[in-house]
Amino acid sequence: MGKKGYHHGDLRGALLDAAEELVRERGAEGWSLREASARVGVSPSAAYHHFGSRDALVRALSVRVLTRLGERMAQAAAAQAGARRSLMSACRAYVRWTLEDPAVARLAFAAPARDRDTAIDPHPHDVIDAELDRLAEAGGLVPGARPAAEFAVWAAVHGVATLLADGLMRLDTPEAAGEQTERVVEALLTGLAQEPARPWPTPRSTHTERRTRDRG
Amino acid sequence: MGKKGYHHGDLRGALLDAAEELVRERGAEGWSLREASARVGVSPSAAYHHFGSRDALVRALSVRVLTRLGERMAQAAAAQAGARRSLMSACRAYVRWTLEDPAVARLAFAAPARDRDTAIDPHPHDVIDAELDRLAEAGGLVPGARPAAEFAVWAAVHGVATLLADGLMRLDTPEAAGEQTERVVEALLTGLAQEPARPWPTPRSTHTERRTRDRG
DNA sequence: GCCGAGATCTTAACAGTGTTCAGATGTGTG
DNA sequence: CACACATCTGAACACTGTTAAGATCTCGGC
Repeated sequence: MGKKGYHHGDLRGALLDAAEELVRERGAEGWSLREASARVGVSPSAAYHHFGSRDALVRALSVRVLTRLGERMAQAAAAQAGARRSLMSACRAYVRWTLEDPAVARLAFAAPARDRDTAIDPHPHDVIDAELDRLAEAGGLVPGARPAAEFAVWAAVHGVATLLADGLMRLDTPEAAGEQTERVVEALLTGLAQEPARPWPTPRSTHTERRTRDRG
Repeated sequence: MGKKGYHHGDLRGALLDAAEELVRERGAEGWSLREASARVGVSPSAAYHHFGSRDALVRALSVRVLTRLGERMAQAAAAQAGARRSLMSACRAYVRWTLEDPAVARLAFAAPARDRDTAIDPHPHDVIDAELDRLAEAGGLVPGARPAAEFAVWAAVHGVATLLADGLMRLDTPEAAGEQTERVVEALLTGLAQEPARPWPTPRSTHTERRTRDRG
């Protein structure tokens, strides 16, 4: 996986770099495998020794950037003191990222998830999940609201993020986006705490399903 | 726009039909303009007399399906009595649709929004907006929470929808999706009502911006 | 009734795409 | 040093979006 030491050194990584650059320059779809190969200075077929197809390249890129996002979120959460504050910080990081890099975010979100998410570690969803656990343990979230929060918070944050990434919703400043996100999540948590603790079907994210299956 | 009475009658509509069919069969991206033309029994270049490019076809298809979604939502809302019930019904319709037709929904959501949204009438976002107005007038929403609700509800509903459409989140039944959506929106509204009525930057959706600009 | 004008579609071609495969080229191991 | 093998190249395939020039049909005005 690291340096290969052969002809190029790390062609796999270089191709991912070139692809990411192209996505940033021309949008999630306005680039070709041939272009990425040419930019690295290599023939198109060379890429096929590292990725089975163009789609596999996209999937690998998606894994890389979503992992980075997960790391950023975890880091943002760790930098804050209280459980509630660190959850909010993670959510803000999610939204801020898609706003800073909308094309890359679009590619990452749109990439087919099948057998991809297990390779993403830490997965953004898991970070939110862990922060919700912390919040629940700290008493900042009534136990009845915990299962609902997992679904609701992720959906809300992802909703804000995709609306902004797709250009359907516009905000004046990136800071405003973070602030809006925080208010939405806050409202959600207080609202959930208020509700009667009905049984919640707890939908699971696909990557969680897969991860637990692989472990068991 | 209607029947042309020429060679084909309504080639534009037929191409949109074929494209939509192909999207449904092979996913949002697994089809070509040439395939759609061939399915209609027409040469590829014929399509270029009705759409300036493949992208224009996609955009037009997106307009068509999002308009249908808006109509479905408005209809679902109208079928319910109370303001809160009708809002929930509209939100459920949004999510149910993306679950029934995930590939088409993905295409519609991902299509570039530039100069497209004004042609969508009723726009899904406007339907939610109108329902929130009704709810506010009926006293089911404290006035201070109204501006925040517009952003928050749309984000939450769109978040649930895209998570499901992209296969990131799975639910056992379509009904479960509607139920989850309703609970999230409900929690959101009660949470917003609880919060102090801070000034809310009120981000505007891009299509609302454009529409008001065109009117003024 | 017909005849030109213009919309509508076709044929042919272009550059560029993802993908495959036989072979050239370098690399580390026995 | 030579062999095995990972790595990359060159050429080709079918297919894509797109354009230009020309054939074909439809309709309004004489």
